[in-house]
Amino acid sequence: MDEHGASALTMRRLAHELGVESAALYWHFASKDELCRAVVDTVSAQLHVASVTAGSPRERLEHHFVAIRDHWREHPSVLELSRHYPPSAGGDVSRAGLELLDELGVRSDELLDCYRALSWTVTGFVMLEQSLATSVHHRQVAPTRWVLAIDDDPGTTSVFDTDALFETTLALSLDGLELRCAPRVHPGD
Amino acid sequence: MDEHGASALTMRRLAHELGVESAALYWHFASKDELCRAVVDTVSAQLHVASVTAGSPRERLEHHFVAIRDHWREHPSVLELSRHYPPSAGGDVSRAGLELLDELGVRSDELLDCYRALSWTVTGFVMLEQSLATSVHHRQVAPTRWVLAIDDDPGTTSVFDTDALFETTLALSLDGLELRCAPRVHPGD
DNA sequence: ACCTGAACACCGTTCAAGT
DNA sequence: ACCTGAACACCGTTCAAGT
Repeated sequence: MDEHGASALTMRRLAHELGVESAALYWHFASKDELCRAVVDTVSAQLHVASVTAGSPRERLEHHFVAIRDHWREHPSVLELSRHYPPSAGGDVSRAGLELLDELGVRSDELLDCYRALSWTVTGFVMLEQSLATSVHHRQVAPTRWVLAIDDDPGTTSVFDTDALFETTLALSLDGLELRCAPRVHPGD
Repeated sequence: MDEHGASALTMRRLAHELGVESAALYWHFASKDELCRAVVDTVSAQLHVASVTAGSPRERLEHHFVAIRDHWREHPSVLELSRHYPPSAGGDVSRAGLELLDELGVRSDELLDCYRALSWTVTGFVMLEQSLATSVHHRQVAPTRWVLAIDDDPGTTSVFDTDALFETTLALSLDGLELRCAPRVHPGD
C-alpha cells in the first residue's frame, strides 16, 4: 500500500498476492472494512514513541510529536485509510504524551484537553502534508519543499518547506501551552 | 454528497440524477478526477469569510478560523474529497487572514509561515473532527460531544466536546502567536 | 455540439460446493 | 477449518454511432 497508494489495496489483488482466491479472504475478515481497520490498528500499534529522557520537558515534547509525524510519514496510505477507520489511538503513546505535559506543568484538569489539541494538530498536519502530493497547485521541488502556484499567477506563487512549517506549527502550540501552565520564564534567555 | 457521503458520488448515479447516461458526463469532464476537482474548487470558492470589523485583531482572527471550520462542517464530504484533490486554497480568504495577522503585529517575514501554520491546524482539526463519525471507538452523544472508549476498558473512557477542543486548539496557537509578535500584554487584565 | 448503447476491465460480496 | 468457482450488482472509462 505504501508503495502504490491506498487505492491499490483490493481484495482481489491482495488475494492474488497471497496466492489465493479473493473469496477466501472473507473467511478471515467479514468485510474489506474490517480488514482495513485491522491494517490501521496494526500500523498504529507499531508507533512506539521512544521515551527520550534527556533534555527539557519542552524538548522531549517536541521529540514526541516529531516521532509521531515521522511514523505517519512512513505509512502515508495507512494514515489515508485511518481517515475512514480512525485508529484506536495508541494508548501507550498518549500516556507518554500526557506524562510529558504533566512534567511541563500543565494543570491536571487540562492535561487531556491539551494533549488532544496537540495530537490533533500534529495528525492533521501530516494529513495535509501528504495531500500535497496529489495537489494540482503544488509542485514538489525537494523532499520537503513545495511551490504553490495557482493558475500561473505569479502573485500567488510561494515556496515553503514542510519541515519548517511543522516546526512553526508545533512551536506556536507549545509556546501557547507553556504560557498557560507556567508563568515562569526560563532563566538566562 | 453531503447527504450520502463522498462515496455516493458516482458517475452513473450523478448521470442518472441529471436524467442522462453516464457516458455523457465524459463530454463535459475528462474524468471523475477532473469533476471532483471542480466540485472542490466550487465549494472552496463559496467560503467567504465575512470580515468582521468589530473587536480586537485577536477576536477577529478567532472569528476567521471559526468561520473556516463552520464552512467545512457544512460540507463534510467535500473536505473528504479535498484530501485527494486539494483546493486552490481560496485566495481571498488567505488574504483576509494575512491582513489580520499583520494587524496583530506579526513580523512581515513571518506572516505567510504563521498563517499557513494556523490554517493547516484548523483544516486538519476539521478533518479529524469529521472522521469521528466513522470511528469504531467514538460514540456521538450530542452534536459536538463524543465519548471515547477502547474495548470497553473503563480506564480509557473519556468524554470530550469538539467545540471546546477547537477552542483549546486555536487558543494554544494564537497564544503562541501573540507571544512571538508582541511582548506587550493587554492592560487591565 | 451533445448524447446513447454497448462493451471492457475492474470492484466488493455471497454462496453453494469442494477438501 | 479453509478454500474455489461462479455469480451478482456495482464501478470508471471508451468509442462507435446516433441527432
